[in-house]
Amino acid sequence: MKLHQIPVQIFNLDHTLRCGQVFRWQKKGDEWIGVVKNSVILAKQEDEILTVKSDLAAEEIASYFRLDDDMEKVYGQIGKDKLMKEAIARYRGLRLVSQDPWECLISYVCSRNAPIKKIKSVIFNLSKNFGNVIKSDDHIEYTFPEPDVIAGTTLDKLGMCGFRYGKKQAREILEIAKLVSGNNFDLERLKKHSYLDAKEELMNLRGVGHKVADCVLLFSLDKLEAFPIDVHMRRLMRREYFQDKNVSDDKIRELAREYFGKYAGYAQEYLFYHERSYGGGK
DNA sequence: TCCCAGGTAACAT
DNA sequence: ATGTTACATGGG
Repeated sequence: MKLHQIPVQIFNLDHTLRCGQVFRWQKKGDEWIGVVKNSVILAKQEDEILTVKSDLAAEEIASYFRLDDDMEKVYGQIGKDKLMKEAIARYRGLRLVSQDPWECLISYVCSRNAPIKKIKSVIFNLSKNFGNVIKSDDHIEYTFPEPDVIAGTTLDKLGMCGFRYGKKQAREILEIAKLVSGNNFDLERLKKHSYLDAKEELMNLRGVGHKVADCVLLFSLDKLEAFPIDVHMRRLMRREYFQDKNVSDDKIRELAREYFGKYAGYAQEYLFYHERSYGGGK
């Protein structure tokens, strides 16, 4: 394990890992524990120093936390109104992270219409049942299972992970794993496609609709204009930008694209965290 | 008992 | 093209 001391500005580790974009990081004491690129990573922040213990190279860590994103520029673009300015002030330093596309895709397929607690447990079960054990110091973690491992298992074994929609969802995951492991669906290649083209390809997969596609594009394929709309975002957007009218998701996506532009995904993440923390009467 | 949860696909207008 | 419903389940 190497020790990295990385100077950071406009970066907040807690907001970044708590805002809802990742499911597997955990905070123990003042330290966060996660698994990135199949290795354990320990991270903590003190003011403008991010301390990371990991086998990863410094560039890989910087890339994962998107330290090259120009946050002043992002804030200039999305800080369009009072609500956005408040969210930015409150969560200043929240950054998107660059997740592994395969893990991200399966995680969000599992997420549908389920409470976050449930999603976390499903993903933990997948990792524990089908991933590899990795130890570092006194921590035991699991890698996220590779596509060929999922593709090679059975519906019944998959089903024991506790999916929200039982075997229906297990079938979708098995089908996607077979496509990916057989090189009939290349997730990495989608990074080179335009946002809309990549989204269309993702939505050809059974089990992937607008919301999951946008999450994968935003969280793992560098498409910062993606604006995932779930129940929370729908409620917030209707309330704040459509005078409580029950507008369609298409209308909301249209507004997001025109209003927030190429950093709509950052706007979404700040608003999502805000809504989950303070909105909806909670 | 009813409502809700980081939705999607199939079906009905 | 847009609106509605089954799916499946633990917690408030």
